[in-house]
Amino acid sequence: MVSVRKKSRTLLSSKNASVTNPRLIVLDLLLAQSRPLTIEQVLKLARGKIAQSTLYRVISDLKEFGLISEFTTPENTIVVELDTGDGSSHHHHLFCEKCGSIIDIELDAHFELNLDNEVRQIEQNYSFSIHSHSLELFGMCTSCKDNSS
Amino acid sequence: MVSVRKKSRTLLSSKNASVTNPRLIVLDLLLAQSRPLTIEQVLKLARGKIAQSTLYRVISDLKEFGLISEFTTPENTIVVELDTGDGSSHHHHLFCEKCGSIIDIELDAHFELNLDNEVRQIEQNYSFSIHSHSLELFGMCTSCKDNSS
DNA sequence: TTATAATTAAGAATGATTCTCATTCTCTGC
DNA sequence: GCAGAGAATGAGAATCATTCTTAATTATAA
Repeated sequence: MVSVRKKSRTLLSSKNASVTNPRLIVLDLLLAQSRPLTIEQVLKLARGKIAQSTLYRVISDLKEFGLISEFTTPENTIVVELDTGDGSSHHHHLFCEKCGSIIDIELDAHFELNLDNEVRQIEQNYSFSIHSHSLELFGMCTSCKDNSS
Repeated sequence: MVSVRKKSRTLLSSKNASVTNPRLIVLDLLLAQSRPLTIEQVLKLARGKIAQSTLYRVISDLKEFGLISEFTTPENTIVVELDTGDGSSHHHHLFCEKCGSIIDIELDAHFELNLDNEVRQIEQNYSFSIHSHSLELFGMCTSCKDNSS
């Protein structure tokens, strides 16, 4: 088992990006937590080891390197997640509207084919070139369901 | 053909909301344009007839009345659109990544069934209660395609 | 028409994000 | 391993969108 830190170094090197502490810290966190994190969460988890202004710049750099990606929750909070490009990058999100947790999901392969066909159809109907899509699902997670009963 | 202004009045009355100028202006715009608009666009189209602070409050009021809904573009811009509740409210969005235009789309009914099944399946697999979903498509619109050739 | 309550406008306050620039660190070539 | 050049960082200032405050205006219902 390779250490998280070593993985982070490799990720940066593979993009010819210089290996600096703030970048390593952010990647380490995303690797260790293996879930999408908000800016606020990253900042808190970094425990003062990164300046806020640096965090914003590091995130934008890592995005440019193609190491992470960013999206927005229904509450308009920005969330970052690792984008390792190992094929697991095509996934979708499940949002708990009560506690705000976000879960990465995979669609059934057969359904993903259906979806591609529909996308092809929409390209025709609206004369648009579509290069990517995202399915977002909203609801309530198990623990929130349990606590509200 | 009923005038846009009259429709706006009816919408507000139907929610027992008081009928004021700023609210009418925003509804008029959304009715006339029949497309999602960003806050900035609404402000510009209102040509100084609404104070910026009022616009934010009006939007939040109209949302509470259930007359409009809000979502975020891939560039993290907030967009509002009419939510007339006539059944046409279930639709999805197509984003042009070049010019930023947004198009409402309907999915093929048959595919929408497939989608519902998949959602049911995901509820099982992740033990989540899902109550709504949204499919977002990203690409380039015709005019941007033409201009870039 | 008038009284009451709701709504508005303007600007001040807030909070998140971006910018600036002096200092520090990383990488390359020796 | 070390020096120099260029890249990256940290701290705080600046900016931008959004929210709040308050006095004045407007809508509603008697």
